Amino acid sequence: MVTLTSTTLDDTRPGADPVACCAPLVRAPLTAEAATTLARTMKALADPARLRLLSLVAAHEGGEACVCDLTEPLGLSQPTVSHHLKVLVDAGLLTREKRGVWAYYTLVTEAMNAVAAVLAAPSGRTSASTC
Amino acid sequence: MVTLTSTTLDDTRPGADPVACCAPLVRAPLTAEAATTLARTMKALADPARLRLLSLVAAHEGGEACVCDLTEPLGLSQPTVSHHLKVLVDAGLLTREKRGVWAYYTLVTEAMNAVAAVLAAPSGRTSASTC
DNA sequence: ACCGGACATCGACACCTGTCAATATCGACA
DNA sequence: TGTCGATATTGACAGGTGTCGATGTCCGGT
Repeated sequence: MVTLTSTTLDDTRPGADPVACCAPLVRAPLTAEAATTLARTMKALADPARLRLLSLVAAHEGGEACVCDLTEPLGLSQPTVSHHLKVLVDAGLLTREKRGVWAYYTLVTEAMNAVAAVLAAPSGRTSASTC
Repeated sequence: MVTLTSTTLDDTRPGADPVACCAPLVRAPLTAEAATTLARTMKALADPARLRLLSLVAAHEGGEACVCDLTEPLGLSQPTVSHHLKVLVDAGLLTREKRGVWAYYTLVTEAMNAVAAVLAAPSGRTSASTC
């Protein structure tokens, strides 16, 4: 539906195709549809608990973590953590793999990089050191 | 208050210091304070109208635009556009300069790059082409 | 087959947010 | 000084969102 060309992410899962590839918003004005799509992904990132979840999962041993690993460091109830994880999975920023009784979540690095690529200025011109 | 080290952005304006510099969230778990700060910036980006405003301003002639340039292409009322612009300015993503009767908004490229830097993975490991 | 534990879903609640019409503010110009 | 026009602010409303307790689901072990 959206005219965006997705990355090589598997967009078989509904809610995937988080952002456009190679279309930094500083280049040309976003269409209403593109803006809505991007905003959907940004909304998933616009919450302290979810940002911490992403970093907790990424920094966890093996790059994956189950709900029980995340509930305590966040200080939130288990249903709330499950809710946030579902939002992140629906946004294509995490993947969920059920092994036995546990559900292991992994960061989708390409999705994070794709979001970053849309926000960043295409070439140099950073004036301040972007590190 | 926050332990984040800001970029060379002018953080004299309240609401500046949008994100940490050189602290990608995939490295180490975010503290609650850092996550709250980052989320505040992400919330400003998590709206279709505001994303379009950023791209409209960036793509506009001279890299700046006044409210009257933005109201019509967005299809929103003037107060609503002013509201969104204020949110973006408070987040440090736009700057406002009043010249005569008009208010000109400009994109803060460093802030956008800083946000992108926090989200992106530090080194390679993109697997998919991030362009 | 039963039980226990890990996780997801549901229902409800308070709070936040995007939008607009109406109004206020403020600078330019006659 | 008074008017006009560009922008900001206010007030109000509908809809969305984060949170939790309670409950459901499903797997592994006894």
